[in-house]
Amino acid sequence: MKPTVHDIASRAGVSLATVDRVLNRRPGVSARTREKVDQAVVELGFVRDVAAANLAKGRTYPLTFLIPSNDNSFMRGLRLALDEARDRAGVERVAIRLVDVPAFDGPALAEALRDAAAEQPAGIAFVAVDAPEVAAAAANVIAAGIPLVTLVSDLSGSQRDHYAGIDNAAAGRTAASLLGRFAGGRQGKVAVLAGSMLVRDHRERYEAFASVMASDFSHLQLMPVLEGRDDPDVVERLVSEIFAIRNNIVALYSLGAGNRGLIRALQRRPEDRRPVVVAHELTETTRAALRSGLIDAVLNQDAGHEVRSAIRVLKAKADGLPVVADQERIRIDIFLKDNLP
Amino acid sequence: MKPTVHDIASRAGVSLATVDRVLNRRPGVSARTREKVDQAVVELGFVRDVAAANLAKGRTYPLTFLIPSNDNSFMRGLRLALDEARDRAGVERVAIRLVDVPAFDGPALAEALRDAAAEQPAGIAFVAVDAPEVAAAAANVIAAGIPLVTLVSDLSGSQRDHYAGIDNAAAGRTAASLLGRFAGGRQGKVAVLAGSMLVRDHRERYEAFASVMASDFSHLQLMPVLEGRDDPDVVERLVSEIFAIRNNIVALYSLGAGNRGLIRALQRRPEDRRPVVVAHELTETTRAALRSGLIDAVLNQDAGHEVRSAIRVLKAKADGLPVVADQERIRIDIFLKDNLP
DNA sequence: CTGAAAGCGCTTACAG
DNA sequence: CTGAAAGCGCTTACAG
Repeated sequence: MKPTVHDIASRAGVSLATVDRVLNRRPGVSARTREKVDQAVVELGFVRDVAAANLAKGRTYPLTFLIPSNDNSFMRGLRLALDEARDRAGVERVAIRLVDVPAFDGPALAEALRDAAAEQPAGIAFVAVDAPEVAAAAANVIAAGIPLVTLVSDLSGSQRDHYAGIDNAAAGRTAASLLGRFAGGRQGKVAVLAGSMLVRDHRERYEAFASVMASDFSHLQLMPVLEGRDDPDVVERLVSEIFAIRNNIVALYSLGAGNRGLIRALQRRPEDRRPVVVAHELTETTRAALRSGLIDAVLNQDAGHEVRSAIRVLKAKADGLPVVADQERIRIDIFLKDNLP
Repeated sequence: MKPTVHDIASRAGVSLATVDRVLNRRPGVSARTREKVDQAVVELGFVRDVAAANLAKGRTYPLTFLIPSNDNSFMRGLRLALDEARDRAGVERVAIRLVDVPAFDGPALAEALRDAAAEQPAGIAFVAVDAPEVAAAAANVIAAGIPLVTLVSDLSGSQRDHYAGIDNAAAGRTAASLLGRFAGGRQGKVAVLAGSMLVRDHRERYEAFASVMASDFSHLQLMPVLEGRDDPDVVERLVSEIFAIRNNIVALYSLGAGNRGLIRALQRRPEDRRPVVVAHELTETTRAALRSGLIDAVLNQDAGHEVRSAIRVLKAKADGLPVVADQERIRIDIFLKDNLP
């Protein structure tokens, strides 16, 4: 049988309360008693039943998530993932509060962070805009002792406890390798479509992409970045314009959102002049485009994984427990038409 | 506050025992009482605290895993994942027993299944060999009411409750697309290296690979499969031989294990005559080969995910709970040198 | 068919 | 510095 606190207590000749104090490293126990208990723990190979402990503590974790009110498929997926997490919230004793914030808006995000912190939740997760006022607000959250995790897009500097998102530089490199190799020996130009160079994830993807392009595929020329603000209509216009003036675009990397607009522009392009395309996030739009061959590969981050990871990390931080970094690493999924789930 | 069984009891005007009977659909409750309780549950929005229930039940789940004693990196990874699962076993109330069985050996596996079932565990997981005697043994396990899950490689027919592994046909298709596109316009032959056509995962990968090759890349000719028994030395010999007699091998798909042998053979090949290579499973060997450019892509199944999924499913089946198929789908990871974790 | 009481493994006031 | 007792939300004999 697995040993319990009762076994430890009788083995060490102390009461349950004392065992509990030693187990949880609470003060007010003599060195001698502490030793006896520690020894019993080792001898019996005791491991705490976390579920029972949580039950007894009646502990809950009110967590606040700040999500951009941007209406694209990815953010909708993120909200869905949060809803699902909320469903399991009972079991895990977390209570999730979702707060909408305007997209790409540093000052608004900073204010939302301050408001969230004022309610003293057990932890806060937010999609960062990489701006000084946000960094300042984040620093205050940390200073107030509230665990803070960035989600999807990170904040420069160290003003957060953890980042729950993909390695965006790796994503950019992967996109470059796929596009470069898929393009075969063809010569020509490479178009890049981003949401905004103000968010760090887009900037990181771009820089890594450009670097691999320059080093491994120097026969292809990178064009200036188009910023589509993750808005399908803006994206459609930008891509159509560039298609109109350039006939030798052999590859296109869409590193942000708004791919509905991209697809429309691609569809109007004669088939033999369509570029090889890599885009981000598996949505209904990109899935259909993969199937039909308009897009060649999709790099995806699993919003569900990110949300669950953020929750696990915030709980761990709230409890002062260590985080297993390896386990919390968010993978970049690569989808071709052949391995669609 | 979240409602508890106490709230239900007082609302319905019955005792805790009766609430419990209704909640768990146990017999011996009058229709009238049942209704009162059900109504209270709905009105208060009660959801059961599973952790507390498990604590009270003192329920544990003794699970048996049958793993081939094959000494390759993937199986070692699987064992590691099982060890980790064992570490968390306390919290999840599962007790994992690991049984070694000879690799690629139907009769031995069938016997091991019978032996495992005789001990009446809460569930059994095994890496299937797709043979009639195994199917028969599996059918007996199911008939005995013991939940049964195949791991990594599946069993034909329906003699199991669930399969915790990747879609091997999708893996084969993906490999074909990557190799075909990475090969660019080059003409030549494609070599395929398998462990054994007796295991279903290898067969499925091969068939799907061949099918996409034929339809999308008909300018490349598929050579007969080499069976390396997942053994590095056999693999090295086979690949070296084929390299010696063929100079126009432009692509190679290694769909089984034993890649250390493949790497050795590739290293001896002059650089300008090395094929494009896709292999399975991210190990130290394949990781290094990706880095150095000897391998172009690695398709990976996460042994940790598979083990955790198998455990979740077996527990759910043991409790008669439904399985969320979507959540238990095992992804095919694609790694290039650019997105190595 | 129904209920009172004890217990799962841990924690928490409270008293000393 | 230490311990006895009650309680977290649920389940389980046992008695009626």
